[in-house]
Amino acid sequence: MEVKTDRRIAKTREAIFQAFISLIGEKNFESITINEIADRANVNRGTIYFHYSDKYDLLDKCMEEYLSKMSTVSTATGQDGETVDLLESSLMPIIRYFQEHHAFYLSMLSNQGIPSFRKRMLEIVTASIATHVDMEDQNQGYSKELVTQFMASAFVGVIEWWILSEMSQPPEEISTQLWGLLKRNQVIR
Amino acid sequence: MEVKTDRRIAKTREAIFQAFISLIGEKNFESITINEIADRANVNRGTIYFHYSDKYDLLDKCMEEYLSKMSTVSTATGQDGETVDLLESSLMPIIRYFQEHHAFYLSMLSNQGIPSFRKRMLEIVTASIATHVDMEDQNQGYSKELVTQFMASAFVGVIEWWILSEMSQPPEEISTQLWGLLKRNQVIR
DNA sequence: CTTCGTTTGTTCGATATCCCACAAAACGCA
DNA sequence: TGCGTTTTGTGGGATATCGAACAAACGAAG
Repeated sequence: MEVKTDRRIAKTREAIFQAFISLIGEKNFESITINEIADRANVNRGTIYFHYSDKYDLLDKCMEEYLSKMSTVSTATGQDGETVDLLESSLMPIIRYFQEHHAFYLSMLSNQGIPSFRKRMLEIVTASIATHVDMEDQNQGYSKELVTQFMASAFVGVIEWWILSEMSQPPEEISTQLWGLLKRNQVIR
Repeated sequence: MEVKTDRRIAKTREAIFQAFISLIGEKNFESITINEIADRANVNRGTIYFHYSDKYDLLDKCMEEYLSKMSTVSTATGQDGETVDLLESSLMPIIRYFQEHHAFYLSMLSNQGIPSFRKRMLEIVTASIATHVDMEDQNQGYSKELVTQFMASAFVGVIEWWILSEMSQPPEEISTQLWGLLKRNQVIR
């Protein structure tokens, strides 16, 4: 059913995103101009307006693009058409995803980054964790909403810390340790 | 006077060139298909035919593009509009050019490369050297054509050897040594 | 406050690239 | 040799991107 997007659109959007992200890594968001983005993306200025109404819209679309990739990277589609939850075995896929796009997340989460991004990211992680958390056993007697907030904040916090520290620890270690902590708290498995 | 080429054309040509060059570095030229080039360049197959009649034409245009850049890299335009011959001071610009595009020259000059490329490159270098060689003093009594062929072959040979040996020597050394040899033979200065 | 350069949206017509489809040619293989 | 598959050119219609121009809003400097 899904109509594949025109090749030109995909290429242009990618170029604009990359230009935008690299600029965010260099200077304050407010001081970035559409002209700069167009120059660096090697795209006509009008083309940007063809896709986005202004730079705030571009920022929104950019955030949603990456965050939606983030939330789908842990679920694959089996050959039977069923969606498989990779979180049942390992955190490596999503950790690798963060590693692969660390430039983006670093820009968005750094001091001069976008405060609303962390908020949006937390929302999405919270929604995902809410579907995973198991309220039996140790979690009995706790508020599910509170437990979910607790775990989501912890998860995002660790990711943020890892990214901001230039991924000083190997992804495998992050994955296994996070996995252990989440399992211990009945978020997964 | 020069009309600037459309942004789309420049981007597409560059993408096609890069895809083509990387393929040449991997497999025999004859076994490369237009489909492969289009796929890797992320460009519609018809777009390639819009620019080139077939893959031989593409090869020609690609060669000419790089070789013309090679022959102009040593001449800059001063603010008075005069063309300045950089060869009067150093070989570094052209050596750096080869270093920058070594992937291309490696592909073209390697065993599985394009034999006609070396021939074409030699022609252009020969023409350039013919305008520089000084037939006075030691070169008196020699055939100018023979001296030119001698020097051009030597120059191309050194570049070829340097590229094929993965640029094992630093560019500065290549530049100064070549410079010394050419000067000693009254090709420059 | 005024001036001047820059940025912003928006419009227009031109065109490069898109996708799709087709027939002929070339190819790989039994 | 024959036969299915892939590649090659080529065409038509749709559309994304182009360059250029414009007026309005903005910002910095005098």
